[in-house]
Amino acid sequence: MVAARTGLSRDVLRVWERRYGAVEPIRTSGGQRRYSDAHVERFRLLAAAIGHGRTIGTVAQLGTEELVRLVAEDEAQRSPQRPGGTPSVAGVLDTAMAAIVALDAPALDAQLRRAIALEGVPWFLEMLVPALMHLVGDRWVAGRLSIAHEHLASAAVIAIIRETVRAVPPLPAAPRVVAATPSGEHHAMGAALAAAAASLQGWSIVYLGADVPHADIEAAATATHARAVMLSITYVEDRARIISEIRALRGTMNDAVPLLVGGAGAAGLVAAVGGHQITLCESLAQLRSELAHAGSPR
Amino acid sequence: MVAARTGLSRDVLRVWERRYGAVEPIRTSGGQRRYSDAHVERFRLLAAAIGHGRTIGTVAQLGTEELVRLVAEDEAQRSPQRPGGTPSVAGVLDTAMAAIVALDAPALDAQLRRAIALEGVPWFLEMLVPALMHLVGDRWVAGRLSIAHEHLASAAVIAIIRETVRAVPPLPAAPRVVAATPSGEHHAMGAALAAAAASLQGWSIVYLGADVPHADIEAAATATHARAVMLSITYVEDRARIISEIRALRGTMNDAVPLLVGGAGAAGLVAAVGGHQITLCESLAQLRSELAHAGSPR
DNA sequence: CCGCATTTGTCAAGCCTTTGTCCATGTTAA
DNA sequence: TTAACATGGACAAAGGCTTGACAAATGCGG
Repeated sequence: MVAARTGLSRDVLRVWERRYGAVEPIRTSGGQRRYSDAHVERFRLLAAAIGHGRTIGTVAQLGTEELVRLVAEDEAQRSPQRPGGTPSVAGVLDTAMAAIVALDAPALDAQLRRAIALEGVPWFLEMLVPALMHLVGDRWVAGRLSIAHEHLASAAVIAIIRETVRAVPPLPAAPRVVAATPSGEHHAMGAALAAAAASLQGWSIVYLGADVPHADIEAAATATHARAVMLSITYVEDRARIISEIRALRGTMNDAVPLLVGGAGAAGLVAAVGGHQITLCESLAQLRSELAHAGSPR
Repeated sequence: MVAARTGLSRDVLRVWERRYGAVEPIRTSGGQRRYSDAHVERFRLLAAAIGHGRTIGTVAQLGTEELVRLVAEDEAQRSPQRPGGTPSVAGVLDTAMAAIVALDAPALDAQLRRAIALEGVPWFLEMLVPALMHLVGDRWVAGRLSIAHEHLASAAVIAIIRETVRAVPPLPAAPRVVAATPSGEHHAMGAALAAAAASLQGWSIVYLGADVPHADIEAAATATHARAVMLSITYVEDRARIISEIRALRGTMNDAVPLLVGGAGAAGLVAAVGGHQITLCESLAQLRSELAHAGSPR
């Protein structure tokens, strides 16, 4: 009795066959239908598709594989809330801050790893890390956290980001991108974030870290045939120096390679530097879009 | 019923077509509209554009590509809710299947790692893995994939899941849970999935793998003071044997420790085994809820 | 701020299509 | 023989189609 196994009535089974050719059951010598497991599976899929708002007329003729995909898609969209509980920035922030305050590096590491596993890297990069570092910065300004706390948090975040990048293998024939912070800028976080975002887009990353002289950045870009260079500027101590570093880098680098500059301190700088092939990226989203441009004309 | 898939009312769909020519659906011989995926996508874009403050009159006639750009721009300006674009099961499925068909293990591994990083582990466990294994199973039944393809896929998925579990450190003072497959059941995937789900809930995992005699499961549970035991039954070859294994395990194990049984083949078995402290878990969501119960009264 | 026109979402009425169910009659399996 | 199945036809409920109207929201000139 296939009806019981699919939740459909016998009549429906037969009328789907007669009217839409949805299945072709094997017949006994006497002419009776014998449904195989594949048939039953197909009926289940059809029933599921209808449950998701499709009509039998539109799905009956589809191949079984197409059906699988269709149903998977519908299911993915039906549950816009992610599986598995609370995707709350606030909750993670609280526990992470507690670990930072206690200077408990292993606990912080555990919390962040858990969060990244639950929510995915993009969420981590674009929602959690900015919120967390912002919070830490605020408390530091207010004198409620020492610079040690800030360094502990940065170190943990950067370590996790770097590790994540290494765990995501680049796509075959991936273009390379150099990520660094120019000489005079010691905050590596922005470069690590940019590297991770690029990595998720399929780029192969050449990560140089913080405080890199322009000549070395240029050398790395040339040696690796990089298709783009990303610079992160967080806090500008010596404005003139950074500007001259960027100018020098742009001047010596291959003109075809775009220079993408981002970070909290980048806004004013890029305008001051001027010149072609220098793009200000005000968000990771924009960085992604610029990378998509730079990477596509292979 | 496209309404449900786009969040727009039927009337709106039709009036946009009538008044602005926003789409041109294909008609059945009977004159009814049949919207393609492209149409649905377009409606989604239009809805998104309106959500960002545009009016239908200004966007209805735009080409789909322009719409994409427009919506992307609008979204970039607004603080992005969930960064990173569309979480599409279908896209990953396609590329992953291509790798499986080609028996290209490194490529499959890369694709899956990328997906898990982008979307998070819960999505991977509950949306992608079921859809992928389902698809593989279908093609195998249809004779278009060999058992080697199926093993390649399982091995890659299990390896990634196991690795992920190890990368998520358990919470301090986390209760332990044993994950295994009873003697006679060689498919480890279900146990790995369950282990990963438990791990994300903060449990400390004792993973024994597949085909474990009941005495050994009991010994592991006792030695580690496990707070719960999870069994996965995928495909039952020797029904009587599995039943006796589960009975024996339940009989020798500490009565206070719940036995959680899940997997495609578990449905009938649990009823047949009977007894207290044996719970059938029909989904990972239910498993999570049972675990939350078992873990809370610490 | 007010009156007026335009835009846009919703609703209604009458007719048509799709789809699940039922029936009458004959056939097969145990 | 009896229960289950097959076939083709019939039918009614659900839902779709079109045209037209209406009202809330928005924009504009005064």
